[in-house]
Amino acid sequence: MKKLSGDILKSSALSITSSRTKILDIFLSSPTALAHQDIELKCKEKYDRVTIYRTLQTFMEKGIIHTIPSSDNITRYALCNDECIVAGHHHDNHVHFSCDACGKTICLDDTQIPTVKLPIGYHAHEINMIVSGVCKTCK
Amino acid sequence: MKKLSGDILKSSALSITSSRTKILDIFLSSPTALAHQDIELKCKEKYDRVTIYRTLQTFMEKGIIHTIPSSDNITRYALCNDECIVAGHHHDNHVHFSCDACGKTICLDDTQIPTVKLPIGYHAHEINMIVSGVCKTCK
DNA sequence: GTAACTGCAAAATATTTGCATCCTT
DNA sequence: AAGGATGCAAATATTTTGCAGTTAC
Repeated sequence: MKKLSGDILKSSALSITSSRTKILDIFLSSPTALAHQDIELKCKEKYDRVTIYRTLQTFMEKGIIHTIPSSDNITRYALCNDECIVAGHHHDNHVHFSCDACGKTICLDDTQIPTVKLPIGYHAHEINMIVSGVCKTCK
Repeated sequence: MKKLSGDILKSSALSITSSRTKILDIFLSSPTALAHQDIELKCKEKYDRVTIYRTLQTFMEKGIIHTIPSSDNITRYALCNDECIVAGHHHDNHVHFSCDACGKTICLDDTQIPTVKLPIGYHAHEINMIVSGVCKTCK
């Protein structure tokens, strides 16, 4: 059962505005992670570019979405699930997959990041694993 | 024993120019990964910003350096070691660490990325693991 | 009604491209 | 000498900031 954008905004103590609802709905209905530009295209001249920047920033601060590291200088965002926020800080523990063929990035929600032993003196706070290759639909 | 920039350029069939030598030397003497801006600062008005862009691009194409994925929209580069290029494609198998305190990113050359089992239908080509936290010197 | 959100303009920053000149081989 | 590399100018793209008008509660 899908969450409703309004409920998410309410539980984050954000006022329910047209742009936030729209952008959140886009995330809720997207199977892939989204870059600023993706959202801009999906909004089709409906909202200002700046509003999208600010909305994404607000969602980040509230822990509604998280960023996915990438090598290509494009910040992509995906919805956090409930387990994402543990003891106050962001902590999403799943692998991200980036398809070389279709270019899409998705969260492999059921694929846990394996543990890794760091050299002495290093303390991990957050771990990201990004696998690139060919996805299910492109293979 | 450290490699020499000249040798690296020669073995990549690149002509030995002042800017390439300088930028490569910066990498050879840097314990951390470097962003375009870091290099610009270390060059101190010596080379044009565009030259640095193009040099980094060239080094990437030749497999001399690799990028490290990040969430902050900054592309950081680090030298590839010999094992980086396996069977024609880039394949660096070590963990990258990004320190929240000093902001530096380093290659943990001796920390291998653990294997991960992907869902059926997904085929990995390259795997990146970025751990953020507090590094040895900042702890 | 008030505080917060949005759109527009513009500034600041980052990256790419074209071209004439210079350097490496 | 020839081809490639560099520097400069400028085009393009991206992100941030300020402010006035609008909207949610």
